[in-house]
Amino acid sequence: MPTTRRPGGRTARTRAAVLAAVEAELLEHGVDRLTVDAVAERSGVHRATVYRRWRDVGGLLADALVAGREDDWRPGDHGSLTADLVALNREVVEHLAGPRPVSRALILASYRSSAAAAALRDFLEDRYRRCEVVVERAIERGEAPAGTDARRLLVAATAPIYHEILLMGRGADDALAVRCATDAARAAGAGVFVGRG
Amino acid sequence: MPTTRRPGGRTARTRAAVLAAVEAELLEHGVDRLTVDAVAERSGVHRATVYRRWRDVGGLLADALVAGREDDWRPGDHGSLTADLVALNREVVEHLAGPRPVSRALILASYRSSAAAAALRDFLEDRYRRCEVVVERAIERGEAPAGTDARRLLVAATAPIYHEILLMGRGADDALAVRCATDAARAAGAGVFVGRG
DNA sequence: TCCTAGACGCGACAGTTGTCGCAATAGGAG
DNA sequence: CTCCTATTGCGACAACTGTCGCGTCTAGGA
Repeated sequence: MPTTRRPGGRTARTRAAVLAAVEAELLEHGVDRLTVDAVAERSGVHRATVYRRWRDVGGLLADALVAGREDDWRPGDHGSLTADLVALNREVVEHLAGPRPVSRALILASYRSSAAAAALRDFLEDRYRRCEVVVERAIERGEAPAGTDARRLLVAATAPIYHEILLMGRGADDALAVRCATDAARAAGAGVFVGRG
Repeated sequence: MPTTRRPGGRTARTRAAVLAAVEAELLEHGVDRLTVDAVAERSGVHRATVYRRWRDVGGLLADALVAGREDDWRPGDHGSLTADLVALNREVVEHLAGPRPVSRALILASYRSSAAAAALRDFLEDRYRRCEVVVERAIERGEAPAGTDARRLLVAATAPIYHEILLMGRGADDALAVRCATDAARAAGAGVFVGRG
């Protein structure tokens, strides 16, 4: 993450140029072939400068993804807990195995880059926090008992998706998203995620 | 995976030397610093040969782990579904965040090496198949209804562990293992994993 | 307007990854 | 034992990753 001790004209210009180059490289060569050298050359910024400010590819990726993320995202209301979780799981599947697997790239980078790891953590934490409203609505509807731990329920719904796609090498699978969502919703209805944090 | 078109003396010798070197490097420098060059130099086999036969570090890792895996592993019987799942989750935690995170290394390598990805898939598939007996015992004890999908239950129990440790960067956490196991066991008891494969 | 510290350009350096062509060698079939 | 060829050794090559020192520029405050 670049420091902001001197946010002035040139510094801002180089940052914009580099991030634009990252974007272009991602579009052109895909996320797996993103390289510091290519970004430096395309942006016209010197290699050493990129290394100094972003440290590695993970830093570039993290900065680009954080800069480009939509801050107004909210989970939709689809009328039932199951439907809400299905919608969330479909988003996860798309982020992991869709045509532009940004989450997959960030996860990959997180193994070698502390900046990417931190960005990934922040992103997921933020998402789970925003999704708490889904659980609140479910409790209001009577689909889950009061005291249901939102975070635990949400992880139970999404974690198997990560497991199957990242670890077991399964491709985009809509049935998987539906099944994991319904299982988690049923477990929540049975009061599995109440108490004992 | 090396071909066996010529399993004769020299080929077998180089393979043994390389795998021994992998073992030694793993013990000496840990799994994160395993490098093709070091393995080649230690084994006395030329770099190019190692690259030709194993393709990359992931290939080495996969071959070494497949060669060295214990074929007699079985899940223990701890008297209850919850206890059985807790024991399994503790093993997962150790493999991921323990002093010798072999699973973590294999997962890391699987992102860049098809051989490692295949080995990881095989390993997990094999593990889940062996663990089906845990679910069978639970059904016999009346802890879960007949028709409970073993694979789904097992993934529900372990996937959150992978999620928290690999993605959220959490360290070895015994409470996490216990919580995920009890949640999954309670869900199974409520009949969540029955039917609709 | 001037001064300074932070940011950048430049080139060199060392290390790792992975590939290639060619020559030498050693299994295994006959 | 002889021949054929799969396998290996060898060295060169290209690309990427990070780092370093040094000189230059420029933004932002006095």
